[in-house]
Amino acid sequence: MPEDDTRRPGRRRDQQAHHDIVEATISLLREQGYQRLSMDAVAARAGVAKTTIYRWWSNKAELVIEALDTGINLPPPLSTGNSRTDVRGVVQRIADAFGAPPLGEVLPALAVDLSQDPEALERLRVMLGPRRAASASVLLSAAGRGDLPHDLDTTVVLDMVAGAVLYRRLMGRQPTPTFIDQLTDLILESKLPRRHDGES
Amino acid sequence: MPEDDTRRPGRRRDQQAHHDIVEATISLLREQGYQRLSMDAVAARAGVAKTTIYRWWSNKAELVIEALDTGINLPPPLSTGNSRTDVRGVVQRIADAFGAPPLGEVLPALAVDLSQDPEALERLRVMLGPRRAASASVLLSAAGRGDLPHDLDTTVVLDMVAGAVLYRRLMGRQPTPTFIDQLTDLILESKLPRRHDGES
Amino acid sequence: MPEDDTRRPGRRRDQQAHHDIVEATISLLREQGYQRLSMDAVAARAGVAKTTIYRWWSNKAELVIEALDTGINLPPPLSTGNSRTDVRGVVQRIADAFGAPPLGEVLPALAVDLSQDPEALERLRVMLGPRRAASASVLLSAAGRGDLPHDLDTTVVLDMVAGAVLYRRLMGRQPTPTFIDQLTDLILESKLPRRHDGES
Amino acid sequence: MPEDDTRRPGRRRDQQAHHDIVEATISLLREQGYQRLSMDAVAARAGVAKTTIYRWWSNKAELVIEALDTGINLPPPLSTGNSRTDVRGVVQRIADAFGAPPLGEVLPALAVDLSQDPEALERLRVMLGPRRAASASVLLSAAGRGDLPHDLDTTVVLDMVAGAVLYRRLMGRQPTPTFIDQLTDLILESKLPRRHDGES
DNA sequence: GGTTAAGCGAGACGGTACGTCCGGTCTTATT
DNA sequence: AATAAGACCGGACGTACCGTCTCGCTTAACC
Repeated sequence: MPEDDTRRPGRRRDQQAHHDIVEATISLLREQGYQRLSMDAVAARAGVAKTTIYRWWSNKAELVIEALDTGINLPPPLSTGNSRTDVRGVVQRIADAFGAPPLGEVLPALAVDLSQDPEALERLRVMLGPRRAASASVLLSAAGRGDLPHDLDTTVVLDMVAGAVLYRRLMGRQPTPTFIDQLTDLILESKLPRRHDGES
Repeated sequence: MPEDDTRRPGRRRDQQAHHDIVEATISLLREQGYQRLSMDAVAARAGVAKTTIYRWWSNKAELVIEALDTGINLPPPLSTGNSRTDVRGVVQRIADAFGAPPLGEVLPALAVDLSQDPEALERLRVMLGPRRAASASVLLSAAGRGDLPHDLDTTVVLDMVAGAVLYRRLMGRQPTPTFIDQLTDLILESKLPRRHDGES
Repeated sequence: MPEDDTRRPGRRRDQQAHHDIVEATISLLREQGYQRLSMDAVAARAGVAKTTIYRWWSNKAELVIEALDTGINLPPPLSTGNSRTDVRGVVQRIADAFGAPPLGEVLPALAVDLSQDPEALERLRVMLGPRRAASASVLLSAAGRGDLPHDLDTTVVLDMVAGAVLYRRLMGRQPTPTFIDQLTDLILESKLPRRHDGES
Repeated sequence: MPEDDTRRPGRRRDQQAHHDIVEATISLLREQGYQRLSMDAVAARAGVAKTTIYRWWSNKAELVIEALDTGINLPPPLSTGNSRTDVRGVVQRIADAFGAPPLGEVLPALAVDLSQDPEALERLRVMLGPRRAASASVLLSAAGRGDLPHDLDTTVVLDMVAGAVLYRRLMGRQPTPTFIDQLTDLILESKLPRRHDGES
């Protein structure tokens, strides 16, 4: 059900240019992060005029949201039936996403840039939605098996995991395997984290 | 014990100017947030030359770190002996700090700005240290009473709480009382969060 | 013969802005001289962004060279056929140019600013060229009538007159009518200057 | 006769520091010219506090005037009795002074800097006075021998020579031997300059 | 021999201008 | 109508110098 098939005169949107812009944005985000990404650089790398970018995206943040949507290639979380494996997979997946260069650096910068723009923030949430839903469904499967509360509030759990990982990252620390284990234990067995020797 | 009583020749640092700069920074942070804060505006409000600011702080981020250190006036967390009250107080205190205008907006923006500068990030962590230590000690008191594991890893718990609150804030949502309850329950009774009607 | 009719895409240079910038520069030069002229003031008066100025002129000196070129409105020297009248006119014209506020103050300051930049100095000389040529041709006409040597080196004569006027001006003295007479006599009748009572 | 021998208590002026400041100024003027000369650099090279400089000289220009006074080591013009030799010597001396790095660059820049300060300009003229007087006396000797007008206005002649040399220098051209000959001929034999092949 | 006043080194400070960077808008010719 | 090219506005950045100021120390005349 195409949302608009009224054919108007004029040149159609250049799909190649659109694709090149997004790809240029993704690669520049990886290389330089959000803040150092300049619209001129995107245009130059994409071989496109800046006007073209602003015709389709209202500003840098909107462009980056779409670039992230395209560029995040998280493998879907597995639901093997083994709750421990599955939950740990979910936590690991979040840590991978928020702990590594593309998202881990870009998402906070982007959110900060958007802090005065509720509508754009909403679009960002919508963009992230499906990935969260995939994680949530794995948790709910484990709940269905009785390994987690049947009415688990997945929103809070996911916020907690994502927040913890992101906070460490913001503060310049990487999420360690131990950290991932601790969060997994907390969710799965309600075991609060204990001190580990040799942890910084 | 004065840290430095070697009197060097030369005019002393103007304490009034120093104080005015920090105060101007604090008030402008409250009014406009980190990103819109300009060094020119700080200089103008403090009645000080811009060069004076740059003599003591190498850039905006360094200035803001000190301003936050001065401007954060969190009441110390109470240790009443009632573990539930105390833990909830700690969570509430973190939520207040990271959920309200000064810190909640400034800290992420600041951390983002500093993401390429490990030394400055370290200074930021050092600045936050004492406040974290106060919260940690309340948790350890509860542990001493047997209400929490005796070898609790407070670092992870605090990162988790701070991260969860901050993540919600970054995504444009305020930490609700329910959310605070959920985190408290998780810490104190290892009760994973359940769904609540009417929550978004 | 249009110098460039290769029509390239892109917005054309804003002639109005260009004109306004030069006019603002001229008026500010008259009011405040070269040294006190600030690029911010030019931008403000022209109603233009500072970046627009720097896009077309690499620095203050380049802008001023063009402003002078536009702003110097010397009447062309007359060639009446009376050599005395004509030569005196040339000397007077040089004295007017270098003795009065716009050029007299700006040219030395400009040249001083450019002393390390041979290319810019060359542009300055090129800019002044046509006016010198007009003066030279009057001298050559007088030479054609036999009132000056047929192979007169006008370059040296003009440098001498301009230099003498400018030097007095630099040292804070105005070129007097007597001074102009003396230079005229020197050129025309090879009469070296004699002392005049009442001269300072 | 000392102008003030009322001995008051207090430390006397440090002659060593005074000397070092002037020497530092001279050497920095040679290396970098007037405009790039910074008071901080003078203080650093002289091993002196900036305060000390400003105690004795009210600003950069005043300091430079004194430095020039000390640093200009023109050999006095010779009066051999041969008028041609003597006059050419005077012209050459002026060309040497105003054509070479120290004065040639500094004097115009200094004069430009002082253009709004008649009193300082007067001090500059006074400083230059003795050197001009020496040149004038050579010219007057030639006049005494009947080789120049007996009531020659040396002021105008010297202004003319100095101006011509300085103007060329300002415009980026060096005074050539030919140029010096031409000026000498003009003064001595009232021969206006002729064109020379190969001159630019 | 202590008092007093000036010189001095060190360096912080106010102020002005500089030239640059980048986000986002606007204009023009081309496709 | 969409695009390439690129000029434009506006705001902030961090730097460089000038000349002033404030300290504490040093020096030397004076009582």
